[in-house]
Amino acid sequence: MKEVLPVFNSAVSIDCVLFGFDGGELKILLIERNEEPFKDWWALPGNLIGEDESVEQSASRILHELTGLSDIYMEQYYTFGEVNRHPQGRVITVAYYAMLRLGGDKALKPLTSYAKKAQWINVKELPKLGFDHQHIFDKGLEKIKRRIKHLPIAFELLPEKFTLTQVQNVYELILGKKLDKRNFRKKILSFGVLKELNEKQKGVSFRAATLYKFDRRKYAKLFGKEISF
Amino acid sequence: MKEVLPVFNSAVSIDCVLFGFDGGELKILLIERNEEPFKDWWALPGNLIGEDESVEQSASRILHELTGLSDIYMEQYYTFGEVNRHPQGRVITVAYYAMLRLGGDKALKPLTSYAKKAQWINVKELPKLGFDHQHIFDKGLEKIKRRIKHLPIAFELLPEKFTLTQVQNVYELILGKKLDKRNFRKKILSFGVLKELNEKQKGVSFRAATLYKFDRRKYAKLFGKEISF
DNA sequence: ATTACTTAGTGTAAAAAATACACACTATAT
DNA sequence: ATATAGTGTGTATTTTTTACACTAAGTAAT
Repeated sequence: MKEVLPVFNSAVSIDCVLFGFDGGELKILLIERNEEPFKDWWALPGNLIGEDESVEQSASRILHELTGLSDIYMEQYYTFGEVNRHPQGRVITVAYYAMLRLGGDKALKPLTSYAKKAQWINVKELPKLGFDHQHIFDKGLEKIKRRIKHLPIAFELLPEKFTLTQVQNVYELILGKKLDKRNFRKKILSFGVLKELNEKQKGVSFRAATLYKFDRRKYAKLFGKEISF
Repeated sequence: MKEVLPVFNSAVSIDCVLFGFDGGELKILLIERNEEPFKDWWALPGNLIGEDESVEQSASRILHELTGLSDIYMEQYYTFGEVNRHPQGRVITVAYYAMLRLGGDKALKPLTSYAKKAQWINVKELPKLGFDHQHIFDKGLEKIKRRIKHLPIAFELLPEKFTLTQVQNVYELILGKKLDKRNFRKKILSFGVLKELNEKQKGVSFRAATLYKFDRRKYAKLFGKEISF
């Protein structure tokens, strides 16, 4: 027999701030809604959780439905629970940020029906968002600004092989400020989690930079000693 | 007309890790449950949210019911959403840590019926807890270990007037390690958010220490420049 | 093949912050 | 007066952070 208590007292949803870096700009994936409320508005991708999935599984599922990809890096960062944040009733939403390597032109899979389309949009040029999604985004950006100083999340935005300049670009975009090239390289190499490859950047019309990759094994080994950028 | 969508899909609760410092030890307030499930077990104080209160209001209410006090310092830190974390059904819980000045022997208010009693228990000697509350506690402690390095939360645990040794005790208990006295004092005074009082500790049988208080105005002014302990 | 262009890659000195470390002072109790 | 227990203080060393500018390498255009 399935017990009946405790009684459901809310709808719970997930909203995702999915970041992508296309080589020049920091973007997030927004959807244009096809349903009330906020029909035709832009919004963060999100959905109600299923009754048989954990909050985390739900976030994974939503990202999968949106992109067709699994194993997208994501972390929960806050739960928004104002009574009237959803015009149709009580919805508490658990927010995740997520990060994706762009460029391999990942065609987005057909979207779930509540969205007309999805589009990568520069975080500096966000349209007006439905619900309290601007606020959710702001908190998410704030969160990764903090976390990028301690955690190697920048590499989740970069292709497997990347140049140090690309890493620096990601840091500068997230932190919103310029960094000194020499100091940045010194610091990021000093952690010993980047592996220099015997390979150069291709297809550029200037001196090709050395490629590196993030060494997850070494990072795991050093994990106790926390990274501080 | 009240719309009916979206439909409730979960129970949502709040759980609180309420920290207290009694001069020597770091404690949390646990309750002994009077109801199934986990009747007679120790657990974190918590409850279902009301349908007309925000998540934050709900946490405030729970702390108020438990202690009779308002304006307890608290912060949300994580939402636990495993499907089977509650044996009687789907309950997603939003966790808060909170901090309270002890010592002024705050008699705890009569508890809500689901608890037999509440008791302050040393974090180093926690009993077995019901649900996934040990895990929730562990994450909470981890969180404040991080946050105490950036935010002035130690002062929430201390009386209005305190000695530098008391501050150091709080830091040592939360961080779980000894700190150098001279370096600690140098550092904590360098932020300029403590105000030295013309007043000494009383009732001790040795040289009385100078009392200080936390200057919230100055802290607010310097807020951009983040504190780093 | 020369030149122009664009980004890659590198070192050092100065300043600031973190660390390690030990003893005299003072209030009380006996 | 003396024993006791916690208060309060300074300096030298090491480490980390910051500021700063030029040469090297590859491509493209002529």
